[in-house]
Amino acid sequence: MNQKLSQIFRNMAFFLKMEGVAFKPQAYEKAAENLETLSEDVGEIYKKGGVDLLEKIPGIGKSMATRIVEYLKTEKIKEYEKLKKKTPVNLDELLGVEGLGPKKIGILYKTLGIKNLKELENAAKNHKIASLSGFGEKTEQNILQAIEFRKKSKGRFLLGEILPKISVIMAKLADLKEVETVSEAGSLRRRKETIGDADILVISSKPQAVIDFFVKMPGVVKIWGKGPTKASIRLKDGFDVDLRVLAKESFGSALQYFTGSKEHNIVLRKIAIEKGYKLSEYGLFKGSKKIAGESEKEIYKKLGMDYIEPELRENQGEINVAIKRKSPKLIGLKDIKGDLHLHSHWNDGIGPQMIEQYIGEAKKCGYEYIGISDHTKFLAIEHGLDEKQLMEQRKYIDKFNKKLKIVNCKLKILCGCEANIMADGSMDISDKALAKLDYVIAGVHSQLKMNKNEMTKRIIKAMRNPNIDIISHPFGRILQRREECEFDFDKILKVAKETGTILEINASPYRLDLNDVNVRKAKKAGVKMIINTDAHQKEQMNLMEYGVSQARRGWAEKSDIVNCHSLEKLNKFFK
DNA sequence: GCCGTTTTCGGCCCGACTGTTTTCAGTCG
Repeated sequence: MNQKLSQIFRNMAFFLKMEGVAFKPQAYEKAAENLETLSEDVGEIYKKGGVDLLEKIPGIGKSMATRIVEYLKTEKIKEYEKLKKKTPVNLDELLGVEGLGPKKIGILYKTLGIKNLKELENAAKNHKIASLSGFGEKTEQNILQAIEFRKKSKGRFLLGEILPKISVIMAKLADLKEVETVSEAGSLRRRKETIGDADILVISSKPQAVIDFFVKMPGVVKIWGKGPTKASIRLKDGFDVDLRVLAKESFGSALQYFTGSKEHNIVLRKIAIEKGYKLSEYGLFKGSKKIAGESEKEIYKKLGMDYIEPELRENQGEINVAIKRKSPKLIGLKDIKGDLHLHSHWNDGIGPQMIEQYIGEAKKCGYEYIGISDHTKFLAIEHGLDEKQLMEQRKYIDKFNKKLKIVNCKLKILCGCEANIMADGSMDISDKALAKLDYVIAGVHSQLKMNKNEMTKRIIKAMRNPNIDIISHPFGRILQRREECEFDFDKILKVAKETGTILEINASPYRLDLNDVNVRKAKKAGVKMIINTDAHQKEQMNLMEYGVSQARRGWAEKSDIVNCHSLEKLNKFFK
């Protein structure tokens, strides 16, 4: 219900902007935003405390509350229906076209009757747009290009695909003699799981030289814009990169500003105003005097709060917590002491070889332990092991550990597995075999489309198995390809807490499962988590940083993540 | 339309760039 209402309020904001109404649109946007992140359903809130309680929701006043009630009762909002009727355009489609906002969409409808993407494309192709007042030849071409891009891509890219490429560009920029500092910014720096476009920030006293280099880099297929301090390009891989160049004295304020999120910044600027300051990318000002700007830390300090880590800057309560000086002490990559989800392809005969490779990587990472967790027999196609093979592996690992001890290597290898949770919640391998392992991961790998109740029961049954310590990639999603499984997460959390079952944060950039929001829920519920890479080759052990980033976005601290602990302490978390 | 230990009325975050304009509106982040 919250999401539906939020969408309606957002659309109403657009319609009001279209008509040139002042300030109301922001009020609707604010309401939409607050509904979106509200943890309790508005229907429940209304049932509990009526209109009065609805008005307690931030951004919801008398008028909004009345509209919410109207929607709850009739599934319609008259005012919204009226606005839609007046301008019957497909907002979703048209707002997705880069360069079109409410005003232009309004004009296109009023003059040419354009309602959707298809009609827009036809009009642009037939050169009907260039002659409209406020439009021109360039706008028409940009519309066509934007439509083309929309068709080709859904507009967002995986963090795991973008980050390595941006790192290369950043290294190139850092090599320029005109460049003093390079930093990522935007959602990339906040480590969101998907990125719309990448933001790079450069400190230089010769911005033009940097901009010129940037737009001429190999791989640039389109220059969206280019000015003295900023430029925006498209790379041949299909994603956009924005570059901003600023002077050194504004580094902190610029980094803060360009890191966002927009919502976080809006609240921050309001706090600045309350204190009699003005905050912009050029600094924190009192009148015309700059009182902070060189570092982010001093800006947050002057605003009377803790420094806020980039991953937290989503206006999800982090500012209030920072003011109260109670910011979480987020985990970091260096806190990770081991990776317990590694596949060795044991039944191919290459197990020993792979385990040695994992050990090599683990040493580089400074780990204290690793855990081998091959699939079990249901997933024969994915090198699933049966009881006998599992016991062979157990013996091998025991022997290997002794060898490591002799050469005085502190690293310890744990022997586990990733058992398959069958449709009825039972395991695909005997409990007798599982009991002999150091730990057991269990995961759902089949019948992912089960209905909500059954799936909830299925996972709960697995968690109640005294041999199961960890549930791997709980939601089973593959980003941009496979939907999440449906189950009652609150119930799962309750049973996880009760049984001491650990939930995995799968670090693969294609999974990131649990995601940031669910990590935070698990933390709140007091459920322990583990960050694993699910590596199938040694290079993938480096993906740990993606898991850590999502854990940080979920406010996770060392105490929430079991593989931040020494082996001795880790063992206590296993059943 | 919302909000308030400066206010129940009068404010609402801020700036860059583009493309259209002859000084600025619209869009974006």
